[in-house]
Amino acid sequence: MCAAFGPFDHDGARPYHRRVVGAAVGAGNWGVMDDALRARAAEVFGWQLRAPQVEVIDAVTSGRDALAVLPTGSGKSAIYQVAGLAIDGLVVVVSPLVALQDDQVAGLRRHPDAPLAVTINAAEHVGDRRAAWEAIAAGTARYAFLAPEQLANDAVVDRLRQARVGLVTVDEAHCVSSWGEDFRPDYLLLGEAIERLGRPPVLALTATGSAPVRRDVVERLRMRTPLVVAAGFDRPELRLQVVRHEDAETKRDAVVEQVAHASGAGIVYVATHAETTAYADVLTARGRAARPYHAGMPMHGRTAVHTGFLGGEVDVVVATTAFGMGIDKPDVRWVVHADVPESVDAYYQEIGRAGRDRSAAVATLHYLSADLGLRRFFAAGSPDPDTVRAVFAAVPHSGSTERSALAALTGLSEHAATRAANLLVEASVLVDQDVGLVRAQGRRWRADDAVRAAERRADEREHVEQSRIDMMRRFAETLGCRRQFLLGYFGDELPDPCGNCDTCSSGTAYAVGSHPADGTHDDEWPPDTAVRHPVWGVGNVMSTEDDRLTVFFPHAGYRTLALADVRKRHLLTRLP
DNA sequence: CGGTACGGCTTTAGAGCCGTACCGGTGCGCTAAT
Repeated sequence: MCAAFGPFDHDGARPYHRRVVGAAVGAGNWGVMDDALRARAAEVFGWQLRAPQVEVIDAVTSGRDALAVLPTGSGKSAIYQVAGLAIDGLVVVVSPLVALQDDQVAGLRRHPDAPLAVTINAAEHVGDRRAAWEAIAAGTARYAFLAPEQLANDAVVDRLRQARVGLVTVDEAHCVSSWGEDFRPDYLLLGEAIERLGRPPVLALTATGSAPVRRDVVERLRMRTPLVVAAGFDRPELRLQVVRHEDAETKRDAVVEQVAHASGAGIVYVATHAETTAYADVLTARGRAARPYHAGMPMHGRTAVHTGFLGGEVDVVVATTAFGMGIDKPDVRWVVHADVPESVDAYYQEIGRAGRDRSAAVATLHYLSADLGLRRFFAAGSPDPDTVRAVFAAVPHSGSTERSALAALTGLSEHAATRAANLLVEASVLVDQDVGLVRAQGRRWRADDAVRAAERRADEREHVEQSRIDMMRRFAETLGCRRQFLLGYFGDELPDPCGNCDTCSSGTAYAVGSHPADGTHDDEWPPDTAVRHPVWGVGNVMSTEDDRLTVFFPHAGYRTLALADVRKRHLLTRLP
């Protein structure tokens, strides 16, 4: 699973763009990892570590925070596992799924000399849980895996703090950004929980991260001048194609035809539960071993599909986004999107499940612009004003209210109460303190104003979400090179059209041109440049395309500006 | 936002059209009933 090899074995054969953002550790510092630790890593795990891993391990073992955006299979797990050999104290690993926690522990236990790893979650038997806590208290356990929800529990935080935490690792850290807002609000409380653990160094790991996602992760985890390493976004072996459709029926037919004839195993991504069964039935009738997969299925059914896919008895999984993390099958030959995903980040993650063995694979998006409607619907949905009002009222003018007491005080569900509280905190109406939630200083909030401020914040967030969906639309509709678009989105530049996508094959990518190759790249505004706009505030340049500049504004989302306008009207001010 | 199911309508008895209501993704932890 967590092999420390992968893409970095092929440095010579494959140019990957390595970028270090923020206060950089220079290339000269690569490989300074303590010889003794290097030897221990080889002895315990049998790994030869690669440059990006070593750089990140160096940072966290010397007490610095780090965010590593590294491709799947590049040994992200090895980073905290090896760091754990050198760190004095417990390594807490926050992981979004219990299944992933179990996988990680099983992986560690395969190395007889590796330190003890335990999990803390509600799925465990009482006896195992007690044993895990005893091992933590006695200092015999080195790695403790848990979900963010566990850290919302004061008792858990206290017991971990008493055991002395030497490193907090947040695995699949993009979840902080994509799930924290409304789906799993406890992700937003991680930053505070880490402080209550005694503020050990923080290591965030993910395989996907556009600049806005990275910034979000750093901010929400309250990381301090972290080392940010982002490497290897390009997947040249993956052919990218988009097929546009005018109506749902022809789209469905095209998906079925393609999958019926596709060679090798693959994944069809759809938007709803109903579609998973509908496509799986048709594809089964067409002779494929196809199975549906979604979160509404009983767990044993999900497990059967997953293991059948890994084992080869199932060669097509028709799934919602539930089928994703933890799917470690090297020879997935194709990923077909029957519905457009919610963001380019999600899309890139999903197609990244194809071709992990580095052999040729195909990613096809069947695009119907009407499908964006469902994504817009999911992106909407501010909390009900009465809910926000109730939570606001539960926090007195002077004094404080524990978050854990909110649900009981308001009669709301834990989930709804936490969500509303998070929104009020983001709107600077409430503040998290050690004693609990308090009202922000410097202003006497009236309930109406508080609700309105929360609504404004929710609207802002919705705009950002809508603009991310719009970026997905632009990817689907571009005539330019798909790969240049994708890499540009992640802040990487590909100088020439890739030659391995539909627009390159049809020639439009060369006709349209983009990026530096045709001289339209504006050296004045390279990617990542921090800027200020009079209306949209502070942002970062994402990419330049033809005569337009795309900038991400945390409060307004992705915006496209005409370069001529920017020059003539001095629309953007460069920030240091 | 847009697709689908369904009830009601009719140049009236079988089928097709229209408008309206409803629904849609991701997982943790906990509790109650079996």
